[in-house]
Amino acid sequence: MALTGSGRASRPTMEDVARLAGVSHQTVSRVLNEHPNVRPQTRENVLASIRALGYRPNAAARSLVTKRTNVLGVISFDTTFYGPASMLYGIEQAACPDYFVSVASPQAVDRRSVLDTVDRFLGQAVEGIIVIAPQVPAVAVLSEVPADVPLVAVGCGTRTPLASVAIDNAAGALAATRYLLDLGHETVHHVAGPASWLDAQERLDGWSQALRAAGAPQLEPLHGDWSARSGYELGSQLSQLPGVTAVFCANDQMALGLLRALSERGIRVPEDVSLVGFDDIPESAFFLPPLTTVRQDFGELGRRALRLLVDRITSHQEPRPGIPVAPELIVRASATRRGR
Amino acid sequence: MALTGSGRASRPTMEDVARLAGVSHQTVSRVLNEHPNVRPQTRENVLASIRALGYRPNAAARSLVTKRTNVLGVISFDTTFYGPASMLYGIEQAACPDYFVSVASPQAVDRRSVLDTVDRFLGQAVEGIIVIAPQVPAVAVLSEVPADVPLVAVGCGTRTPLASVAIDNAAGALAATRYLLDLGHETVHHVAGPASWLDAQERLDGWSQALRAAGAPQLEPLHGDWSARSGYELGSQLSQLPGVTAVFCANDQMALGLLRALSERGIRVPEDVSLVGFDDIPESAFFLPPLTTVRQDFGELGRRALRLLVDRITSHQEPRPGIPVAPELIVRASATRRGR
DNA sequence: CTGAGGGATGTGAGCGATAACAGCTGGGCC
DNA sequence: GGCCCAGCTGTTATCGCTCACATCCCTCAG
Repeated sequence: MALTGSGRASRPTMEDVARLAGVSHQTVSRVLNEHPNVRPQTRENVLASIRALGYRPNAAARSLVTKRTNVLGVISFDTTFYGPASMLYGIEQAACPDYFVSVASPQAVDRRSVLDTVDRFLGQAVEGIIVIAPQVPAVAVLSEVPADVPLVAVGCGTRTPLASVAIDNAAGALAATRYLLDLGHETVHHVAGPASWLDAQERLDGWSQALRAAGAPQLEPLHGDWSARSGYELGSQLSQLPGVTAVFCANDQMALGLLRALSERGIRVPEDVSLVGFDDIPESAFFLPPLTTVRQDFGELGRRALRLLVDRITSHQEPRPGIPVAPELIVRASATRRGR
Repeated sequence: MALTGSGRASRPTMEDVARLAGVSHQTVSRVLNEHPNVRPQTRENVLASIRALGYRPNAAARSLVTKRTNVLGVISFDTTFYGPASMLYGIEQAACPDYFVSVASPQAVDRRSVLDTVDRFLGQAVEGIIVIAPQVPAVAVLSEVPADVPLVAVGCGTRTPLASVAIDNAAGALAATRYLLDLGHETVHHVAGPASWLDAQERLDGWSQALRAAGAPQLEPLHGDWSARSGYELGSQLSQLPGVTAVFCANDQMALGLLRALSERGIRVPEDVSLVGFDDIPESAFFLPPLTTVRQDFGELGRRALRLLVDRITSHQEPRPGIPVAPELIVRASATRRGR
């Protein structure tokens, strides 16, 4: 492979290649675009000249005339979390080599920041945008984006009018809660995520639905902010309450915090309290005890989002209703039969 | 704010704006580029026409003539890990709004994949590239990239000839190890990262250096793969060894695995074994017990890398030797005085 | 009153590709 | 032998912008 410079110093142009190969620039263009009607010998000559000069087509010139950039934009709000990071990774994997992926993380989730970011992307002429937007306000704003901008939301719940890809949060939460109820627990407490997050809302709904279906006592959920710290704080509160035997946490990090809060007070998991998390981050199999949790495949979510977006771009399709990805309950040691 | 479509259907051009404003296209260009010599009244007219038509400059046409794209490329290998994800986030934060950030994750770290990715980026005419490349082979390959491509490596150790930004792994490891020795431990075992990773090598060196300096018995390190699982497996091995009282883990995930392995065998941390990790991931304060670890500020690393790259792009500077970022020892409960 | 000078604006060329069309070849068929 | 058509190649226009230069007009000094 011959890499050549970024070319501050006059990169060779198609014309240069043509001259060296003794053909016209158009023939070079044909070779590059794999046009059928080029004599094999000519094609070879051209390819040789391209290699000799280290020629690389100018993307700007090409997209000026084709009106295509092969760039997609991804808007995310905090890619340091495992979920968004994994989705981004999945998107990127699926995009390569057809598309480039440009990322942007607005500082805030307010209307202005989101629209500015979309605007920035449109200025760069991205062909489509994926928004990793689990927060309610972020999703709401997206309806203001003109309909002719191919747009897909991912991980934003299943109740949005947008083209979207999501996991079935409610089903996962329901399964987790029912699992605990089936183990003989009278009811299940819930440490929820922030109320402004769709995932949090849907998981809360699933939990509440499971309690209702089983005729179990309804409880007030506690709201954390997804962090282990908030799980720790809420765990301290929970541990004061009488009769807590089972807790469903809306994510694994909060479950970790809870684990520590309970442990500090001498409450054993799972002997005294059973605990189930959500996400199945890679670490949760190594918590003390290993965490029973609901696995969601973030990477797959990202890949699906990308496919959906590409479909919309290439076929100008209307958004098909996204089929929610079913999450899977991973049983480990952190939950057991009541009163074991 | 008026968002207008991506414009499959003929977007307005500079000429259209000019006609509406009753000026020439060049005057519109002047307004857009904030050229000083435009009459305020004219500028207002032009801006009004721009808004009225929802005009947005065509990035391809502009960069065709300016030879600038405002796009930077970031190559990373697995952005699902906390470290790379945080660096990417830092880079993106610092890049906005001057540059767009395009990401690519080669499937493998071999020579071919890396150079292909660089090539793809150059094809897109990125103005510079940041490589999040902690592995030895990835860094080695980068020397093959032509020198006129602005390139910065981040988190790739401090001993590379490339323009780079890195934390002082050795100093961090040394501090961690010395801390354990100062607590009265005779020697310190080490669970290292994969030998092919520069960070792993440097942390190992720091550890070994600390042992030497203290006249403590030298030991063979155990090599994991950064995952909690490998920490667990190596922890099982370690727990069979006699006389282990202190362990320094090359990252927090492996420390978590170790924690579980020891706990399963009834070995208490810190009473029986003291443990120190590396990275300070957000969860480590909530491990059981909370993990003493070496904090590195990944976000800051990313921001510095970006600044370095932009310096190189704008001033054509030769790479200055990157000043390593000093890591900080965060003392928590997982390590105590020997024989407490 | 005149001409130099500078601010405001317009004109034309060209960036490097693709697309549409035109032209040149050679083989098959009548 | 002539004609047609298909395969290959070249010519020209065009995408939407910036840059260099030309032009206009107004002010102010001599």
